[in-house]
Amino acid sequence: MIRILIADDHIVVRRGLKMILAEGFPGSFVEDVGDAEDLVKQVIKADWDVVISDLNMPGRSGLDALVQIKQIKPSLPVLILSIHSEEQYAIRVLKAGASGYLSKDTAPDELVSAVQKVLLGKKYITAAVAEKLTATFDQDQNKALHESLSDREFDVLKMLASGKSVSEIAELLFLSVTTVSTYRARIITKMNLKNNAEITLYAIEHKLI
Amino acid sequence: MIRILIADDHIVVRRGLKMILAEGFPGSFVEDVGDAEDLVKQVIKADWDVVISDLNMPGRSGLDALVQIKQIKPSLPVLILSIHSEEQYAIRVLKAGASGYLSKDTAPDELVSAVQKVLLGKKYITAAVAEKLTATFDQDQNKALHESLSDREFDVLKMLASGKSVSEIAELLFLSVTTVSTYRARIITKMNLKNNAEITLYAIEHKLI
DNA sequence: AAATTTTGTAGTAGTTTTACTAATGGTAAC
DNA sequence: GTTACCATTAGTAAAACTACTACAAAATTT
Repeated sequence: MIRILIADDHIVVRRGLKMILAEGFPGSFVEDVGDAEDLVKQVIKADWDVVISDLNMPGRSGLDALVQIKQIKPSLPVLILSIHSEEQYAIRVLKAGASGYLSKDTAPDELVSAVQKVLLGKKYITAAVAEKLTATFDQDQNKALHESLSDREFDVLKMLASGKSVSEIAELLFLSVTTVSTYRARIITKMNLKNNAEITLYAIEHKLI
Repeated sequence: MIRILIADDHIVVRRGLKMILAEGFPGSFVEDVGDAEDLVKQVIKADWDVVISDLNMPGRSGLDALVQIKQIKPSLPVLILSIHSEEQYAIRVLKAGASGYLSKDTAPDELVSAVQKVLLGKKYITAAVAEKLTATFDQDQNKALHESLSDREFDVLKMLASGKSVSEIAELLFLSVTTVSTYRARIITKMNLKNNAEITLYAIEHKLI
């Protein structure tokens, strides 16, 4: 019997996923959690065949949880779902150990076959992501400024861009204020920006928020 | 028999909503569409008791579709769902004629009672939105928010929006830093904003910079 | 395998910003 | 002509933030 664990902060999405998976995997056991913390707890507590997780969750981000999960159970396949279409996050996520990256408007059939594939220990990569992958090999030159950011820096970038203050971010990520401030400083250096307003503008322009 | 029309670009979300509504309204007829265009077409073609629509859809935005629907069938109640939590959009959406505004992580029960309420021709408004509403109640509805600012405040608004810091502005205008900070505080109060990022967003949206 | 760079993290001390409060003058109403 | 509001301005003290620095762990390069 296949045991599937779902993580998403929106109930509606959890319901939808449960339904799709129940149809695609009759007799499977599907459980769901609403935040990254519970996700990690659940991974520690019970055995699962596959985890399907959202990327944007309150508190510790999904990326964070992913890294943790991979430390705890390196062989447990994790499929990442996101509202954002492939482009921005896919590579970051795959590097962190995910078995695949899907957008939330993926067709149910595709979701099911993605799960089937990762259950076999393979990676599931869409054509669009594959293209992006080869593209990053080809031209290092042409890559967006924000791709030089580390995961942590990228997290902070998004939060700053959407109006969170340094201390709010520190609280959300359970970090010291100075740490977050350091990330901010690195973001500004790496990306040649000046201040939060420019960060916001950049993020809007590149559809990161 | 209740006829419900759902619009959301994510299949997963459509499934989840369908399930929740099927449970909450046994025997109802629920149909779904994936973009704003189909939504409007469907509204023209058939009769519905209520529309539940996402705000962020590809192509014409949900807000756009909402306005159109209200022109075609002014009495058809429309509930707007959004990933964004109440704050930002609620008022804009209600002004455009929606019967209610819900975040996607709303509990299923709440969604069901919201639908029940709007089916009766009433509006469904959460406490958070209500508060926000009363805050803007006094404000002249037709005037842009920024027109309630004094000249000085408006100057500062533009400068903040384009990324100047409080102290830079103080220097440029030969004012004390605290003075500028006071203007900023008043801008934020008067316009119901939260921080500089929101100021920037507002200014871009209204082409003030 | 060793050397170097990047990443994640944070403390100290100094800088900037804010919240609160309040004076002054202008103008609209009563 | 006094009351009342509001724009403009700022000081004080507290809160938030940043620059600089540091260091271990991980990744990358040589």
